[in-house]
Amino acid sequence: MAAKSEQTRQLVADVALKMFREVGFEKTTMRAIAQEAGVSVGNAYYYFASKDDLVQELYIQVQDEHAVVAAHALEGVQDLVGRLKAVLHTGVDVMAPYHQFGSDFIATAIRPSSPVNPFGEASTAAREASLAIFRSAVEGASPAVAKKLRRDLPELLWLAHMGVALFWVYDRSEGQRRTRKLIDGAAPLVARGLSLAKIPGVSKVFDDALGLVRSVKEDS
Amino acid sequence: MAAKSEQTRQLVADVALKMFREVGFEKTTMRAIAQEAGVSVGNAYYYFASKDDLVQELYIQVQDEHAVVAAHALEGVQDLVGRLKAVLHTGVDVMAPYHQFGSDFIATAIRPSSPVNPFGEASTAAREASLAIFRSAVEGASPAVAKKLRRDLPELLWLAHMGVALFWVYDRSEGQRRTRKLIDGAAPLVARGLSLAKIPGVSKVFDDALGLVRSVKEDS
DNA sequence: AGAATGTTTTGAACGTGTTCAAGAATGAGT
DNA sequence: ACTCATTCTTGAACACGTTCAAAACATTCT
Repeated sequence: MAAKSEQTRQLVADVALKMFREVGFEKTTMRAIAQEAGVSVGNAYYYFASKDDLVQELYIQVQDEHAVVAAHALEGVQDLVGRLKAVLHTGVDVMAPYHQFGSDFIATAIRPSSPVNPFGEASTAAREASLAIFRSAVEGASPAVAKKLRRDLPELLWLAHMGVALFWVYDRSEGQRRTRKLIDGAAPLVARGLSLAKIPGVSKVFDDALGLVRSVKEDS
Repeated sequence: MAAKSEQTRQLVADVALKMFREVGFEKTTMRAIAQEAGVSVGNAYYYFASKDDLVQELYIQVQDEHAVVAAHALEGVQDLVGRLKAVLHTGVDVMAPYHQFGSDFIATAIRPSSPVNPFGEASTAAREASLAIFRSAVEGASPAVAKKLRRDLPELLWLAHMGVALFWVYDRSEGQRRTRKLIDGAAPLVARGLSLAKIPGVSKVFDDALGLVRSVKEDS
């Protein structure tokens, strides 16, 4: 039975995440985690190849929670602005308990070799889940988003979401008020910006921008 | 005479930067730097409070070089597109020797507590120098950039430059071909996008976007 | 010159993430 | 019940960034 093994793994992960939240990233040493969990250091490493792997565990959990909370917040909201706000605000909500830890997380995540890197292979599942949220936000909107934008928009919004997360990390205002303000201000702007795509002169610029994004992305 | 002291400092810095370039960030240990420079570990720490401080040294040096090279590349180039390309391409040029080291640099720089953080206090001088390049690129352009954009544009372009740097770090194509492609594609798009500000419907969106940027920035 | 003060240099020591050989515990097959 | 292979678990050991008391050196003052 794999239950015992899984139990130890869970225990280590739970203790680690709890300590990340409560005492921060640096003070949460592998030795402290092991001691608190009542296992040896080596045992923790048997389940998690590195401290970064424990951060990855956190990332997945936060992402999962975001998917659930965002889906709920999207219910009954029709307009793109509202839907965008819902997704971004819930994103900040689920990250909130880890704010003090945010910069360490980003520093870990940004390294291409890290398992937590959102563009990396190890995060494929989490990234897809996150992308799905934005896809749902875009596709469920009425009035509908212009067809030609519908394909790339979710990915671009996801990227913007990364930007918001980055802003949030640096946001030292209480309760991250400024991040909320940014979201509330930017969401309607994005929607209005998109609606400009109907203007002939603007349309071409949009097309070229999308073309550039695609060509840069595809070029291995 | 402070010359002897300054000499040791320079020696340590030179050895460190050389090793960063040649063997990478992680393999360049403080012990290795000290040994290669023929000083003790503690002595290196007498001049640089941390390994990050040595990265800061590198950052400043790269920034300075960028200022020089960019100024040269801007000579005789009138149009905004050309000027933008010049600044961004030279930026990539000066970073090139450190590409393999780039992700570690960014991981260090992104941490708010790091001296290298481009938004931080310790980097004020380097940031101002970098901003000045973009200001010069914008102000020297003819046809001139719309007045209302002129104030915030340099800072926004500087931010875009950070984005390009981030892209560059992840760019694994040979010679960072994709980053070059991105610059060549994005520069004209930015210029065309800016020219859209004359269209009445678009103008309002621009105004609101600038207003948002300002309000979020000022709200301490 | 000698004392006092300030600057520079040293290397051992600390706590960290991580590794690994060795040992326990478990389970399957006979 | 007794192997034997697999899965878990342990804790000492390693290299790293960093600290610090002490020593060496330099400079200034009397």
